[in-house]
Amino acid sequence: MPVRPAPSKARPPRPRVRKKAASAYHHGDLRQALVDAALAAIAEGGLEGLNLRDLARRLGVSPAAPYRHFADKDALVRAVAADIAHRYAAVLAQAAAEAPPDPLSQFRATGVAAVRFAVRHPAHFRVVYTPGLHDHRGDADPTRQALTAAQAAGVVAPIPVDAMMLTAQCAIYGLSRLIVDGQLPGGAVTPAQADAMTRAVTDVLGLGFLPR
Amino acid sequence: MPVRPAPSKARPPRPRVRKKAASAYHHGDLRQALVDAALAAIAEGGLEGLNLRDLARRLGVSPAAPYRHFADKDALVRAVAADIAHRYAAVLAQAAAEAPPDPLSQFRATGVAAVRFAVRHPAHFRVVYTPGLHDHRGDADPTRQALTAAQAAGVVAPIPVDAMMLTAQCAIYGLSRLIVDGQLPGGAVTPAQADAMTRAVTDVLGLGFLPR
DNA sequence: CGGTGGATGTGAGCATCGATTACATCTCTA
DNA sequence: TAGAGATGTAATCGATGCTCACATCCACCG
Repeated sequence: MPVRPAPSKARPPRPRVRKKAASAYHHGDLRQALVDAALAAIAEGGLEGLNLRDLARRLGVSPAAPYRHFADKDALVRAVAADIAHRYAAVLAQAAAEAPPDPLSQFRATGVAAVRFAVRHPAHFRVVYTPGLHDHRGDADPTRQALTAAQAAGVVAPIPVDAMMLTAQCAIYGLSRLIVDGQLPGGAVTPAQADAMTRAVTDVLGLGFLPR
Repeated sequence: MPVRPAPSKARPPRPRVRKKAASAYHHGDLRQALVDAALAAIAEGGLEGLNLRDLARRLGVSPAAPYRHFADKDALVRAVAADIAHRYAAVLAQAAAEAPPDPLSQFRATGVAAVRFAVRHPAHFRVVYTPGLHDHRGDADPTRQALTAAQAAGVVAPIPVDAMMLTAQCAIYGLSRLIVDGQLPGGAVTPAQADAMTRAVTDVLGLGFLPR
């Protein structure tokens, strides 16, 4: 019964009081509004809890309206996933840019940034790594190049770069996921705890990376 | 229409030709059959693709029948998750039992076993680590004790045990998830490739763990 | 040996959700 | 200013989770 008051409403001139959008169409910009609403809904209830009817309801629009902008639910999800992936990549890039250029600093900075993102936006983090929504092959190429150079200079142990990259990636991703999925002792993880754990992990990795 | 031939069947003496179960009730053991069928269905279509009606259909039973054995779908999922977690734990335990008792061998053996399980049963692996279905806090206590002992004997670097445990756990879990979620270059991962990657990761970790 | 009760399964049905279709309405532009 | 295309609506379908009243079957007890 919370669907709609009455199926036969005399239909007044349509109380569309949407915000901005000077040249507003019917809604303003339903497509972007849907993406934003989906972003919020995912943050609250996860990707599984997302449903188009609720989104439409929140935006004061009929359940069929979203289909004017997205072929189906999956298309919306993909758009939202792309949006999230973009933000995630930006966060990592900025962290790398602000850190010293040596490989170990880069590793640690991007690792800390990744884990922080996971702690702050768990549901969004999960979306970024949901199979089929995004490809992460070759994400860390800059770090790889820096690492190869450092190895040539003897600053880093002569282990295969592939192995080092893989290990670092696995450790950081594993830590993020363990936090996001609540599989670590102590239940919920505070940002400070997350930082400490990231530091511990990167320290141990660093020991393996240093020349002996 | 593949549900049932006709809604008004004269109902012959009920063609229940179920397998074993000498003192068979109506079905035999619908509860266990549901768990088994769910196991198979999850392996095929993942946890999201699981639905009770299909399970009932496969077992030749009405859609309401499962509710005689499980309060709701979630209860079934929890039972299946417990079953999977049990198998997973058994695999890890056996791998540890068959490996040499030193901490590094134990790490590698359980790591290899975990990654192999992930490669072989990706959907089941995902279920094991689905939030809310199972708790993994304190899973690796035996390894922790071995590690502490080894450290006292000077076989392992004097890094905080917590940090080493965490790093190893993160790396192995991260590798498993990256494989399961198809986020590694080259798409699908063969068991041989998985073993090689696990070896690479544990090697790098081992370097960090060895005393200098 | 027969009846009774609890466990098990059925059939019908409700609500929600994704998706499609025919139709209405609005905005822009020629 | 009138048509065309973009945008939104109403109605509806099929799948799914879940509930309820009823049927059926087995075990046990007098």
